Amino acid sequence: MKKIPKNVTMNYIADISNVSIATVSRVFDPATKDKVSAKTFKKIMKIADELGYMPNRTAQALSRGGTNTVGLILPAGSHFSTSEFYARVIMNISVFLRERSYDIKLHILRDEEEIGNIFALKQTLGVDGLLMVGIPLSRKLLPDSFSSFPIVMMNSGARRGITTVNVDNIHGSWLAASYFHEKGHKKFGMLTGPSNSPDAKERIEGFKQYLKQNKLNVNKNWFLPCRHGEKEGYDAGLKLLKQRSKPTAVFCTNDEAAFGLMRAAKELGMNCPENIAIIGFDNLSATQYTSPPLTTIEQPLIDMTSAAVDLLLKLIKKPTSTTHEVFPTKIIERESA
Amino acid sequence: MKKIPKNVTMNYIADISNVSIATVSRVFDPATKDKVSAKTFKKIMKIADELGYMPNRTAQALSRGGTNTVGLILPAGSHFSTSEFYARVIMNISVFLRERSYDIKLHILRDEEEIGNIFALKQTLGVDGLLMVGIPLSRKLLPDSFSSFPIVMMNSGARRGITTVNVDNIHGSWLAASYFHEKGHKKFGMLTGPSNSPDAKERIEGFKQYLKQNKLNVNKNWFLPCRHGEKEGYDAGLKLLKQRSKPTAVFCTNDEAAFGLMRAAKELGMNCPENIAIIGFDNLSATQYTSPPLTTIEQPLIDMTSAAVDLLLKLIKKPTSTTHEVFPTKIIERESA
DNA sequence: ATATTTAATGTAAGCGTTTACATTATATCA
DNA sequence: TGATATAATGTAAACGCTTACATTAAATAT
Repeated sequence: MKKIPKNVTMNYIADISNVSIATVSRVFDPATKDKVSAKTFKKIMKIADELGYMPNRTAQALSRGGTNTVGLILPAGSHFSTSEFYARVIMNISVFLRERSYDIKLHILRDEEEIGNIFALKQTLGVDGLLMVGIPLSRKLLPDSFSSFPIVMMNSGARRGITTVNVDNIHGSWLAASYFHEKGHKKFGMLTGPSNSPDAKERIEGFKQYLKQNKLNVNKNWFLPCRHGEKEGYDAGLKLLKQRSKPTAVFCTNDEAAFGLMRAAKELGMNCPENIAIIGFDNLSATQYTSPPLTTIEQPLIDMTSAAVDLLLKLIKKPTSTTHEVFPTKIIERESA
Repeated sequence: MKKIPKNVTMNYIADISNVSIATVSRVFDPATKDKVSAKTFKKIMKIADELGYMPNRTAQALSRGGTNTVGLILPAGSHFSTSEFYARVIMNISVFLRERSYDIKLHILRDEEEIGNIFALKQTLGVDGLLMVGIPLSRKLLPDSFSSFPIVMMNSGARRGITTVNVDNIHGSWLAASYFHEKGHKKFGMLTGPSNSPDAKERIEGFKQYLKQNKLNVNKNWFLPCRHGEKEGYDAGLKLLKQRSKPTAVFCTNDEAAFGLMRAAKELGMNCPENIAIIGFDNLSATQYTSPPLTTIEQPLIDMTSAAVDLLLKLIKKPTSTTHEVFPTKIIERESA
């Protein structure tokens, strides 16, 4: 009688079952399980069950040359911890990846963190590909050639040589601006978001673009940066609205900043939307519950995450040329503007 | 001249450097790098750098018999997607684990999902241990023996044989109840949370315990379940407050439900805290920004996650006996009660 | 019954590391 | 200087799988 090894291995199962290790291997691979006779299959399965055997994923990965795992890279920052946006991203990615039997290795990229380059990141993480969301990718992170590097970046702006998935930020802010405009506003302001956010940059651009094309005034004093949190929106809002001359319509690069702005306005005795019209971005669930409920620009997160996952897995399977997908925004009309 | 293999491997580096693979291996292991002469070290490093070589993590894992990765298991449900609570958990775990050079494999456990047992989960995930947060663990998920199974459960109630980390829910609700009591309230209600949440269960228990011990009335009609979201809190709140006879003080098993309750109260023309006092649980950042700001029970999340990580890694290193850590709560007094 | 397919199983060489142990070069000492 | 301790490097066997290829058993055809 063989003694049970500390780790039950495929080899051991093979021994006990009186078959070769190859046969056992076949039993556990969905793609080859029908290559073994029903009788043998059952015999092996029974024994494996009894011993609680399951194939070792690391060994499989080494042998197959792939981990079936992708790295999900998210930005840290106070923003992350409070944001429903990233929670939704995680959720979506999780279900799409699971459907394709891939796992997620989560890596929160600290602001101060200096990764050598994204290739190194992929290596140290030991994953088949990288899905980066909302990461402002600096020049030094780019390896010389991406040709066959499985990586897709979401909400990080478009960049040559990398497959990207983005919202149409320009159009989104255009929607906001024209909405304000149609309501008769003349004085436009913005909470412009954090300076390193690719999304925020485009949103500013789109908003200003509309104003300029319609010969509307762009007052620098009414464009204030602020990080993407309630507190930050509040602080910036206070600063913005305490000026003698102030805007009557302000667009925020995300909903949380807009929440803060609303609070600031309320505190200064201003009514929304009578004295100040506000539009946010993201359509977080809380937008329904503020008073007044927040008008906002929605990005089709589900479609976007689904596309991102698809593209990444395609890239992992075979290096194709890079693509840039841009998804449309929609204005969700509520009562703040 | 050797031709470059498609994957640069340690062997190839060794070849080029005219040293054995063992020496290269030593160079890349912090624990053994000083066993190689400075000269050789530099030579190898130079070549490795030029070729962009990094050790293959999968091979290391197989050889070392450990992946340096832990599985972080989180519950899905509409709750997750909006909750700052889990975002904070993820953040904290991420930093603590990184400090110890461990990676995170994230697995969102869908409600309907039937995992065979947690051992299988660990196997299929290919991790060294499991950190489960807020998972109501049903009987069938438990393997026969945990003795040497590296798993810690956080916010999932205490259970024999498993290392757990929890808040002192009983004491937390006690704090809430006595706070109400001292303010002179006589009519107590509760939004009791989702029925399968271990935390929620204890919070109900603690609250009722206080009432009973102080001979205060427990009116079943004022204890309503609701899932942990704003919407759910609002719905339950409406139902609760539309009754002819209603409570003047209600405790919610989490902040988001409390937010919903506040909105419901406002909508019914009730003033908080004059007509209705409300206390939440978790101390989410948004509690500062509601009007009035929400009084709530705080759990020391940082300490808890830190402890959870410590315990898990200890368990991974060597199977010790299981522990149960319980962390104190604190009442954050604001203006809603 | 024999030849020929086809199905089922087995053999053994990887996959890219780590590491105990063996060997060789270098430093230390009498 | 030769013996001996020490530092540096090398050899080769794991780690637990997959898979191309070889072999054997069973099924079908003649």
